[in-house]
Amino acid sequence: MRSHYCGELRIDHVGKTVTLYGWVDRRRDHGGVIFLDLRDGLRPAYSLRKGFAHSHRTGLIQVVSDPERTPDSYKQAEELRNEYVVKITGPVTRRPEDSLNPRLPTGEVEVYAEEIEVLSQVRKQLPFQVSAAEPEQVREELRLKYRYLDLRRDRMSQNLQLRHQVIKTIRRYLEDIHGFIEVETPMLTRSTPEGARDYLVPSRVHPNEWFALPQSPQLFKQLLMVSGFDRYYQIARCFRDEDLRADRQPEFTQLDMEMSFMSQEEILELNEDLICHLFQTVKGLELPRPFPQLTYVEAMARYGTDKPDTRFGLELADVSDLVKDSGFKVFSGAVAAGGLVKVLPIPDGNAAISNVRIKPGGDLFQEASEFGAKGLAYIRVRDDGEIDTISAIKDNLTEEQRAELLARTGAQPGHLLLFGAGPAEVVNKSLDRLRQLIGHEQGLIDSEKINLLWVTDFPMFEWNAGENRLQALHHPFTAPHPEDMDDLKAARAQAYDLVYNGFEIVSGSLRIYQPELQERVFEAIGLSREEADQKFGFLLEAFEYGTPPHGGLAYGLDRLVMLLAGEESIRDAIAFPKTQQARCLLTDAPASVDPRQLKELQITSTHKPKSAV
RNA sequence: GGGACUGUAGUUCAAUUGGUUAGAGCACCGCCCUGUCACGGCGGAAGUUGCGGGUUCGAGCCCCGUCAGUCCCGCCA
Repeated sequence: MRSHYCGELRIDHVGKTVTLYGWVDRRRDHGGVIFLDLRDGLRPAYSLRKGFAHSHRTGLIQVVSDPERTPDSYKQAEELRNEYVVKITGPVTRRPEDSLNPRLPTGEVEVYAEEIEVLSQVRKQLPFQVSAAEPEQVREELRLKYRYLDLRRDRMSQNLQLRHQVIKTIRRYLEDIHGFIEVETPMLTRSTPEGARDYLVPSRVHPNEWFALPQSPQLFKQLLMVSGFDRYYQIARCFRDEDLRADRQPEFTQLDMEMSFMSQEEILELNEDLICHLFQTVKGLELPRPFPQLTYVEAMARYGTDKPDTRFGLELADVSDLVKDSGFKVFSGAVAAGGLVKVLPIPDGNAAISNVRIKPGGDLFQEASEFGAKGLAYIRVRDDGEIDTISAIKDNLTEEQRAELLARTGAQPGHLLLFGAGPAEVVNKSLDRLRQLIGHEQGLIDSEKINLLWVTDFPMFEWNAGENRLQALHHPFTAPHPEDMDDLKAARAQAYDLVYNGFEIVSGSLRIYQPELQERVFEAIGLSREEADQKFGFLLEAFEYGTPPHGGLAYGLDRLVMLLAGEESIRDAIAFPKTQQARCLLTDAPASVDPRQLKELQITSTHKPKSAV
């Protein structure tokens, strides 16, 4: 309401009578956004600040008074400033030129109110300062508890508006340009094994039976392909009962898409176009096309991760073959055991990375060791070209090997080479972490830069050491690469991710649509016919009625909005997020319920909830 | 499940090596000023230092436990 009336008030309103609804600002603690200008006690005046007059969200009308005209008006203004939501009716006049403050942008239009009606009141002391002018870093705990006030702040308000623009743009693009239709899929559905933990919902009608909230609409959208809706999308709420991170909420929103009769390249092309259209519309930015594509193998080799931040270099170099026969057992042993030796080359001319940080007890060592790294061997290339290194490398690598090392890692004077040696996973994870830390620390990342790339050809399966079996990396309906049909267990998948500045924002795949192939995949992950039927029988049966080749993907919408807004937490892209302990501080959920509710559900509570202790 | 950091007035922060009555800005309250727009001036109130225990002559500070928030590992097909 405030934006509608205040945003319209411009010069061309002069001489007209308008009605404004708005928040009265508390003057100092900006609980609201409108200053009342109570210059004349009987006919208060309202001035709009220029900067806000065109703002989508706010108009500012401030309270002042004119004792020459009405001695009591100051008093009135003081009283009014303790009120809150108001309705103001009056004619608009132009503000005298000489009253404009030369230092600050000032409104040129005033409203002389004929009537002010106070619609509701506000508490005098707000829990924290809401002022947009001087944003203080308020404890997140408080922001979340009083989220409705937090959302009044410009930053959060803009984030939510951006989110709205993103969704609106997506809808228009998919529906109007490409003929997608949105279909809603159930929130109360069946628990599907594999993947994340489900949020469960008890059924009152069927005691001891449970619905699950969807982790994604995956199975339903594939069923829609069988139904012939060959271009489906949904802005879909999804739920995963796993621990939270800065970029992970238990309840989140996906842009979910599925298409029939489209190749992987066509799907990527369409989504690339959607992304570009989105950046153009909401950010006014033209992205370079086509987006780079990296295979999974290449991404792992060069960056040690399947979601590399390629805004900066610091690419890894694999030197396993070079050191596999070296006398340095850490290197040769790692290779002999099937592992890797990789190097992270760092330009470190001013030696910001001291040996202390690399050695046990140092922060970089600590980071690497969290992923299982046992140590960080290093080589420094001094400015004169000489080499500083640990004696194990000095003693065990020949002159030629060292020269080759430097050549292969592109090392120049001033470079520091950090070595990771061990199982591939340990080496890649620890060097990936160090690469990111150092990239940030050395200011190699241009915060204006936007980097989007596709990662393709993911492996079909990964080894689950805990359960001693293969499991689907993406999900068990992902189609294997046509060239890899002979050895499914080592096959690549027709799966793809879109990575935005090191964040996975889109993930998708082509799906299996032939029952025979599906059976082979189940076999590969050790899922028996009976188990498969029990878990996915409805899907497998549906596929017997004529399934078009299909594929799709899902966007992490909150994450996308977070990145577009330049935020570092997904919570700042969500109106009412959960804390890291998965609680809602505003409503204090989850909470215990009335025993009668449990009785109705035939659930016996055995644990006392923490909140009740 | 594990690691790290944080918790002091409504709020954002400070408080020397463990030492007197725990301070400041903003907000709040009172008075003054009024074309101001982060208004200004004078004055005031405001604290179980998250909570519980311990060490000590003495604890905001040290130790143990606990609660809450944040970041990370595990986890997230």
